[in-house]
Amino acid sequence: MADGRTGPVHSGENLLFLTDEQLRQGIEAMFFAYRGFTADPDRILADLAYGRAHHRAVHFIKRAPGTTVNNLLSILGVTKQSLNRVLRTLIEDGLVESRVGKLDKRERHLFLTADGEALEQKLSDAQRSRMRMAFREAGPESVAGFRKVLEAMMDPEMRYAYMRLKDTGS
Amino acid sequence: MADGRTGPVHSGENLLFLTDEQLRQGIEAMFFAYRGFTADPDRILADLAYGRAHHRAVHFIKRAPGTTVNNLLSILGVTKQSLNRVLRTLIEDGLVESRVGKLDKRERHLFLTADGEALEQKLSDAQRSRMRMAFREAGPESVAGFRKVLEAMMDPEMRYAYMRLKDTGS
DNA sequence: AGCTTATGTCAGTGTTGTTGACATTCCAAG
DNA sequence: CTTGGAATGTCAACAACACTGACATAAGCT
Repeated sequence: MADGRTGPVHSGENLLFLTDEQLRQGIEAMFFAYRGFTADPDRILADLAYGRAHHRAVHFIKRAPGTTVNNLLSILGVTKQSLNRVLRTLIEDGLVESRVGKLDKRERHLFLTADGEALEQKLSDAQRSRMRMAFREAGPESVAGFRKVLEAMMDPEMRYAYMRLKDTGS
Repeated sequence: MADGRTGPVHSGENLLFLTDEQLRQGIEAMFFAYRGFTADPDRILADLAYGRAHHRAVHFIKRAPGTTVNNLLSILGVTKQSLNRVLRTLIEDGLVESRVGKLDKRERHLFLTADGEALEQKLSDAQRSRMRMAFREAGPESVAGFRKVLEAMMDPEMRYAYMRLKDTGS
């Protein structure tokens, strides 16, 4: 490690892609790419006095309509106080509807209103558009690799949540 | 677009990887993976009363010792006032040294002290370790694709900054 | 009846972004 | 040489959004 390398020591395999230098480039790629990833929605949100937190909430309510607060909490990985602040404004502004559960009346099920759907559409159009360009430029094999690395990078619980959503959608 | 698809319309090419569903999965993969990406450094920083911004500053000072505040600013994409707060605490705590420029005395050149190097090492070890596992699990072809997609996702300016750093390192 | 779960709220704090104002330094035009 | 503008960096105040801790309410469970 003193030489700043982690590379090919124990086998004939080509492990050059695991040098510290390659890893550092991966880290910086993540940093810069994430900025691009959030840039377009951020611009839209700025005009509406909303932030990234609102986007995330709206996105996952769209994905899993009727989800409970607790469920959303575990997906977003924030505290209920933090989520509540966001949900409250979204409900007040008529973008999200909160219905008392039928079976368990303690639960609140969350849905997007027509306005909420409209905002979600606007935001995800912007984000998908960038993702589409990146995917197209990189090609299908690269996209598969992209997904594979990202999935391996997730915490196990997040990976589980991601997989569950993935199955729901397709 | 009404049917929620973007897919194969205009050619014999297989463009299934560009469906809205695939794009959505890519978006969610970015979201969940970025959380894992920052989780390990965040845990270390929490004990030290530092945050992600400190990590970023230390990382890029390590990468380009002697960089000016302005230079760092353009890489990090925040206001100088925001960066300054972070730099001030790092300098007060003896992790970063700020030297007045020789040619241009308006400039400040930034360097890590021994303590600063130690923290950077600790943080980047943690982050590299996760990246290494993800890379190893995914394999070299996937890593290449991962990088290709991320690079295509960056804003042009960020992509330029990233490329410049990339060339510096290798 | 008593314990737990799900949700919401209030208060306080910390990090990190923002804008506005200002000091210092450099450089170039008059 | 002086003066005015541009570049660089610093200080102060404010907003967004995360956190913790404490508490309230309602509902389900044993």
